[in-house]
Amino acid sequence: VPLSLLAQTQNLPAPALAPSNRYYFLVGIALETGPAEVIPPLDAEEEALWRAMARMVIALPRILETELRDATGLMPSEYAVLMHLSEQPHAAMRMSELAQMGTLSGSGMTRVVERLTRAGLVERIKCDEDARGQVAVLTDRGLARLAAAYPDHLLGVRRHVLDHLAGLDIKALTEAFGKIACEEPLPFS
Amino acid sequence: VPLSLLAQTQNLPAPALAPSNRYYFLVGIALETGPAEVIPPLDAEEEALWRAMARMVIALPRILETELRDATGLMPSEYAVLMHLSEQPHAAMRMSELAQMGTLSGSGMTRVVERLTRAGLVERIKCDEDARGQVAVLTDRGLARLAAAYPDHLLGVRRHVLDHLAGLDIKALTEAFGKIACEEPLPFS
DNA sequence: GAAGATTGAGATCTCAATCTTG
DNA sequence: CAAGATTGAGATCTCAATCTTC
Repeated sequence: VPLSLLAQTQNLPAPALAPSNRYYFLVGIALETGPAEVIPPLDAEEEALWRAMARMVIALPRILETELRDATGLMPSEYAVLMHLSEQPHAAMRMSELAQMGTLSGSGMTRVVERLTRAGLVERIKCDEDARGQVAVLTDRGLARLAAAYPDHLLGVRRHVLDHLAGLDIKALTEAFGKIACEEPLPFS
Repeated sequence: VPLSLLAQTQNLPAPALAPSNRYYFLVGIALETGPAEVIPPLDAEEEALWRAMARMVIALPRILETELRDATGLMPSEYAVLMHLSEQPHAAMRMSELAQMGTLSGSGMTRVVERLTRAGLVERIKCDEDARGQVAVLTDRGLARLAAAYPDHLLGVRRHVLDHLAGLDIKALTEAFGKIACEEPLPFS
């Protein structure tokens, strides 16, 4: 690793980089690295895009989670379960189906549904066809809770996301996001 | 809450929704809700966009984290610290500066830097100017570790993200992501 | 034996409280 | 007393092991 060691910042152990040697290991290639690169480094536009996107991907879930929690007392994973159930014909889903919606592992889903059951928003019943299975069913209170939370969430999605994407090619963007997320199965599953 | 209660799926307690009444509380408005809506619901294109984006925002960090961990043994938060340090003139930053980069809370940063220090990738030294402060400095081993991890990470970013965004308006997209992430300060800080 | 679901153990992260210094 | 940083407590989530049923 051919690196110039230089300026001590305080008055101590080997700092690693000279003031003028700036490295961009997340997005760009080190400016003064010697060895030939196999992977093409990012150009300036790509670097700016990825920096913005990396920040967005971290910030957005936090912003929405905080708002959702403050406004409704629900966690995103809980909201997602209620929502997915509400979209099913009988407001019912197997635990494994729920987990396969992609937001949670199997054991994580067990615990979320357990919380929701304790809160009376969901009921767990044995599956008729397969005695191994459990079916989660949305209760009236669960649906009411979802309906009450929905306007806040919709407002957040509009204000924080969609308003900023106005003017872009929505269909192309949708397709691109789909490829980023779906190309490979999620880590667990 | 004017909702038709219908079909029992198994043979049990009140399921909440009729098979034909599908609700979309994450992205669209319930199809058959009565009361006038204040917030405009999402149209079909917006709904598809948000569904894809919500999935992407969840999946992408997991994909990159899994790859990074398998390839290098580093967590994303650890990689971020090494990277941010490497980009500073003397490879040194105050704990609070590090935390303000947006990825972690103050206490979270304390713990990440503690891990990195134990691993010999970072050193913690007292701040000259302000005896309350701590300065984290990248070590040679830390820089070497970052340099070794970088190609894998770059490859992942290219393959999983940038390749799929080719053809879109990069500058507009960068600006949009910036607005989504930066508009308001992050939850903590 | 494999699949559906749950439980135990371990990791990471945030919030609130604490300690130290300006 | 405010700010920088750390520590204690609590929450959520994943992985691996377990239990039940096909």
